[in-house]
Amino acid sequence: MSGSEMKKKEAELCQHTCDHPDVVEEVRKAMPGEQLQQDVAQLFKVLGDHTRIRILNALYRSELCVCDLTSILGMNQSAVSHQLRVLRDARIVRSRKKGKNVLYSLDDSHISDLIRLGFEHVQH
Amino acid sequence: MSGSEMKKKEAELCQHTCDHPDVVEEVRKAMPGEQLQQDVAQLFKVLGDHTRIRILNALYRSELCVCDLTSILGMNQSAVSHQLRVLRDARIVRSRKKGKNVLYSLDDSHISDLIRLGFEHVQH
DNA sequence: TTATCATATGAGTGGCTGTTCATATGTCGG
DNA sequence: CCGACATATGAACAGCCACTCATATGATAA
Repeated sequence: MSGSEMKKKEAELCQHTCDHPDVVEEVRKAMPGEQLQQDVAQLFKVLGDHTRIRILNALYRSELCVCDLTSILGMNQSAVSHQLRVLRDARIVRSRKKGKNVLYSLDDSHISDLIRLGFEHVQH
Repeated sequence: MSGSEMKKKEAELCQHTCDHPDVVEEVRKAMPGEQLQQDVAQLFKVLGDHTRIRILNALYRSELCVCDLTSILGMNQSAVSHQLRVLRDARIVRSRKKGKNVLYSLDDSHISDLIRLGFEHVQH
């Protein structure tokens, strides 16, 4: 309660709180939980990679095996597998075995919506 | 055209293309341009950070100055400024001066939609 | 079984990125 | 002018991450 502990931090509060201290308090209370925000950030982080976006764009059209993706992306099979693991861990794609191959597809339709919205935004 | 240049790469094409070589070709042609995909990945990458998500959640409720954000997030003013720069460069937030302060707000309503969709997805 | 193809994975590495620290710029009040 | 406050920015550093290489697992065919 004493003002001393406030002074430890350099300047966490601006003096006049921009003339609206109540708004700041409102915003603070309305903030989503930390875990939830962390999860959302994690989701966007997984989507925020060139290779993974290309993989998702390919899978958006058709279920594909790893070597198909390797061919379409023109990159290392190992690199593709590593990124597929990231996408699988994030529950963005799912896989099923078919003989020697493993077929990948989008796990959730919500993800397509997210990506589509992302493209719309970038294209103005 | 000669097959020699294909052989340089170890195994870019699986032998049977998973029994659907035509589909692979279709997908390849339907892929969005590289630059576009890079831009989308960049957009998601900017959204894919805990601190930046928290900033956007705060700005979603109200226009705020840097010290307000510093207070709400409970972190270094410098760190907040650095992240605001990232968001500004990505045209996700915009700023305007008011006296000594700089007020930040969301630049585009599409961004709110994207974030909302992200939260919906995470919350099942 | 052995050989080959398809995929997964661990280790190592270079590059990127978020934070801190120090400092610079800019604005207002006195 | 000066001091105090608000914000921006550059440098340095630590942690993370995507790729490569080598190798392991698994499945099919002969």
